[in-house]
Amino acid sequence: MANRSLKAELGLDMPFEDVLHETVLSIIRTATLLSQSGAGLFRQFDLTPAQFNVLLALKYKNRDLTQSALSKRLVVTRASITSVLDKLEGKGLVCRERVPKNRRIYYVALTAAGRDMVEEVEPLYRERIHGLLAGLSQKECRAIIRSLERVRAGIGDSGE
Amino acid sequence: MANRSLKAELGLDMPFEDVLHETVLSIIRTATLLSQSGAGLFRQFDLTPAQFNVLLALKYKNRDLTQSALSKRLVVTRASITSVLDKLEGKGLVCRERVPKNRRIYYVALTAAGRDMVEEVEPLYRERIHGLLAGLSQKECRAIIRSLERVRAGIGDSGE
DNA sequence: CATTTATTGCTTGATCCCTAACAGTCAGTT
DNA sequence: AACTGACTGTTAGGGATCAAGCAATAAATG
Repeated sequence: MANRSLKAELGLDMPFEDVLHETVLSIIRTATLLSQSGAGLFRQFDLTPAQFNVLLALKYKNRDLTQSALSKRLVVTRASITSVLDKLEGKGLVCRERVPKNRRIYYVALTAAGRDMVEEVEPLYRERIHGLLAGLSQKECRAIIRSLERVRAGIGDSGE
Repeated sequence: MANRSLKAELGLDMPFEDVLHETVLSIIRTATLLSQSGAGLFRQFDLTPAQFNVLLALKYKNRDLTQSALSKRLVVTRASITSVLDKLEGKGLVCRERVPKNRRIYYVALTAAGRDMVEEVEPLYRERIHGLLAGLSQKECRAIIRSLERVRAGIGDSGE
């Protein structure tokens, strides 16, 4: 199963004369597989990846977070955050706190139950991550991170 | 805008002592941005990324493709393919051909309009890809591809 | 102070994706 | 021939995402 090329994985008939295109497909496909793997774990706790990401962001915040700030951090729109928070609030894992000074905003925070949930799931999540990336050295990881940083920089410059 | 670390991009308060976790986030975030950038292009032609991916796969097929084969190639479930094909068929871009030998399956193919659409959009798509990845050398791309291959291999071994 | 501009969170409608379950069909077995 | 098992495409239900647009509020401007 290891050491398969993307071409073989996809059963592609198209020749990959276009290395840039192959790079894009490779990134997207890897991300999809990583997300799906995570989803399997979260489902055992009745969580979706988006919901877990919110919980994790709230655990590690050190300033008050509005929904807008949360959406920037998680790189989704405010509309998306609204619906995810509705779900989490319904489960009693997070709460929206009114802010007297500014009546437009809420501060979002974990409830006690939300904290417990994160404490339970996060270690398993990290364990899984480590399992998935077991084949990569720290050095290789840093190289990937650096390269992808440059990809994102290119998107910001031209695509946005 | 360039040369920003992921930490800075996300405004993260959490220290990244966990390089593996940072790698995963980096991959997923880059894929998201790439997809979004593509979506903007496709929308001009009333296409979604999923729809374009189907059209592209059909253009470069060299065997008959069933819906199931298509779903494997695009790494989504058969249910997803059904709905995307319904949309594309509604627009007259693809067609489902009954196969007498096996009444369970359809062969999916581009219509003339579908071929025209691909011919129009694909060059723009490739142009955009090249713009986005302009900062990366071929060598660097190959390094990314190779590293991500190993990530996916790890997923296949343990996570699946 | 009044007007304009910006921000915030929410709603709506669309698309995508998934899981689960289903009926139809095929293939191998008994 | 009948049964069992596997495969195919579909449907139903739920969640995430986006774009667009809204009302309330805040900030900036005149």
